[in-house]
Amino acid sequence: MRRPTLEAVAARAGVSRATASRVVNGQTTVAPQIRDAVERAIDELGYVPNSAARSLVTQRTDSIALVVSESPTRVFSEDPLFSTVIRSASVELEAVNKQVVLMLASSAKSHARLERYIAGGHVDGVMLISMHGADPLPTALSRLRVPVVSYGRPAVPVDIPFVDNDNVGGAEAAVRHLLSSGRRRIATIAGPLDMIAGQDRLTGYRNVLRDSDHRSIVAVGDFTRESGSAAMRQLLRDDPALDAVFVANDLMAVGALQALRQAGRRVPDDVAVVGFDDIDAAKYTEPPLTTMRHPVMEQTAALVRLLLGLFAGGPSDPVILPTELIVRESA
Amino acid sequence: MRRPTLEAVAARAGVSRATASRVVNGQTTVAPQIRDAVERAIDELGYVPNSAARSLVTQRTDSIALVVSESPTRVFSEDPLFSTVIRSASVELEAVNKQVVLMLASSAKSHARLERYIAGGHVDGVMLISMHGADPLPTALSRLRVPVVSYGRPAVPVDIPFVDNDNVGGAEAAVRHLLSSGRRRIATIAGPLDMIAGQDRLTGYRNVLRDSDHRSIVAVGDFTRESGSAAMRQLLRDDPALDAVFVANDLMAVGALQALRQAGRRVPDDVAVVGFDDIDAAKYTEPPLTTMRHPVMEQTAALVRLLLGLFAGGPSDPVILPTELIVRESA
DNA sequence: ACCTCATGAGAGAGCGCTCTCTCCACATCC
DNA sequence: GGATGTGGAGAGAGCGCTCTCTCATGAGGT
Repeated sequence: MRRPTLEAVAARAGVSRATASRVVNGQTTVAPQIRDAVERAIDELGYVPNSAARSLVTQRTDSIALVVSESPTRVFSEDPLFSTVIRSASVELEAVNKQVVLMLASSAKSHARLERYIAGGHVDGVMLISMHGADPLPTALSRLRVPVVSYGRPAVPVDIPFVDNDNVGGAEAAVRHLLSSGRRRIATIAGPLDMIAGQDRLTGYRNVLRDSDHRSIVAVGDFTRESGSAAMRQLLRDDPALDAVFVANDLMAVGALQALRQAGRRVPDDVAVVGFDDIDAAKYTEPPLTTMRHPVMEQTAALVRLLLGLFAGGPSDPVILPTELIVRESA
Repeated sequence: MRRPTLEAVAARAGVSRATASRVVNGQTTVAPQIRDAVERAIDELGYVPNSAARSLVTQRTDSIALVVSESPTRVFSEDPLFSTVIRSASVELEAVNKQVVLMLASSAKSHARLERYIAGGHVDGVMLISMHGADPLPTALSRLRVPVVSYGRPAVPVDIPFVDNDNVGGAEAAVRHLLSSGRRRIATIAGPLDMIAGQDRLTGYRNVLRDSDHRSIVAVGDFTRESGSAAMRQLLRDDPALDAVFVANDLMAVGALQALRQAGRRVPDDVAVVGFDDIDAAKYTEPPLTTMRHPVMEQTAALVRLLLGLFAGGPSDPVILPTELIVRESA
């Protein structure tokens, strides 16, 4: 009742195991009629190679760990980008015949488990989706002898190739858009400052305001809707006369819109709002949200290419992709 | 430069490979001082068992495939439930030391690949998250000799244990809520009828209206925001006097709210809206959405238990979990 | 004193595969 | 014609582990 082995295939085709193996692995040094015989045997028996046996000898596993690192206090996966990244990474990796092993790293316990697992050579490479800066994972993983790439620039200086979008430039474009539409008191709801995206988008905001001699008005959120609402209320208290707000991600922008509504401010008449990410929901807010789009699918595709490049021993320069202003009704 | 093997550990500890293996696998028939010696050797060498070698002999892989089956035309993973399910399934499985192998099944090509992979014994079991009824996957997988469980009742009658929520009962509760608040012309935006959740929620809606002698007014969407908007516009054309709508999921409800707004209807004054799922965004719509909550985390936990039960050769009765009405402002 | 029996440790087979090495048959060259 | 080369196939070693079987030791019983 066991699954057929290569031995069985070879016996049925009347060849040696080695020859059967050659056929399975697509080597060319097999005479056509022998190849046919083996392939027939494979079909008839329904043979599927045993990957454990194979990777025992090849020292490859053909699987890639997709490590999603959340800070203990913040569940990153509520973010809709989470599914997009996971999904498109899966698609890309499956296209090159790699398995995707999904690993969540939230607690210290899971970190230990993860490191053991990866050190154990269970995967050929690691794609790290780590978002908070205090994360010890990039450092830990870079010490292991496993190719690692990161979605998003690692917060700590560590020699891991990464793909990121131009957060600074995107934020600058967003704020310039607000300025050029005549807004003068432009606040921001920043992301968490222990995250690179949080830092960089705040930097972009500050750059533009500094250059144009405007005052910056900052509240800090943590990329959740909830915190967006709270930060917006805070801003309205701090500066009731503000006429625009750049929100560091769309999720918080949704919360901010709600807070503005509750405070009786009209968007965009009283206050203009620009978000960041262009999540699906941005089209459905009231009013629809103007936001900075970055190409998540292209980013993950680039990330996969980066990892495959690492396997091939190629170069590993970071990839920074541009963002695009999507103008809807909120600003 | 190779990773240390059990052989190396045994040599260093001055015991045989078999004894070292006993220690690694926590067998009790090892004298304490020998156990200590082996453990010390393991630490010093940084030994991690090679899983390929292990599963080659044990015929287990300790990994579980999480198969997400999307219909080619519809990207299920846009649904926020997607991430919640994936995430909590990961957490649950990691807690019992199983790896999660994520597999997307969208195209026919990926189906073939998937079947090969699973037939190849790469995983000990399969958790199927399949949402559309025409899916050949449940049938195909149930033929393989691999334990399979399903999130959501499979559309085709097939002997796979599953976990689902009480879609019919939930829909009934939603519609009764609308009735009891005095609504009389209650429409519904149904989910796609090739999905069980779509069918069942429509059934629940019809049950209540039939029993209370009200006319049913139905438009069909496909569980996306976009389709919710379109369906709502359709309903307003069909019956401009409707005063309530039960929407089969929150994503469509968000779209419906937008369409109502654009049509100048006030919610809930003119039209009451009840959704289904209680996604995160439901709290942030304008107005906040009344909806049916079902416990996604508990469902996935139950699903994992179901699969583990299958491994243990235990019973495999479907699990149906109740839903709960969350009253906000939209109805 | 002998036999029995638990206990703990080692020997060794084998899981299914890849891959190097070897070998054979036949064509090619001087 | 014998040496050389070449394409195609087989033999067999091992990848790192588990697990059964065997064996040595010593405690306990008669």
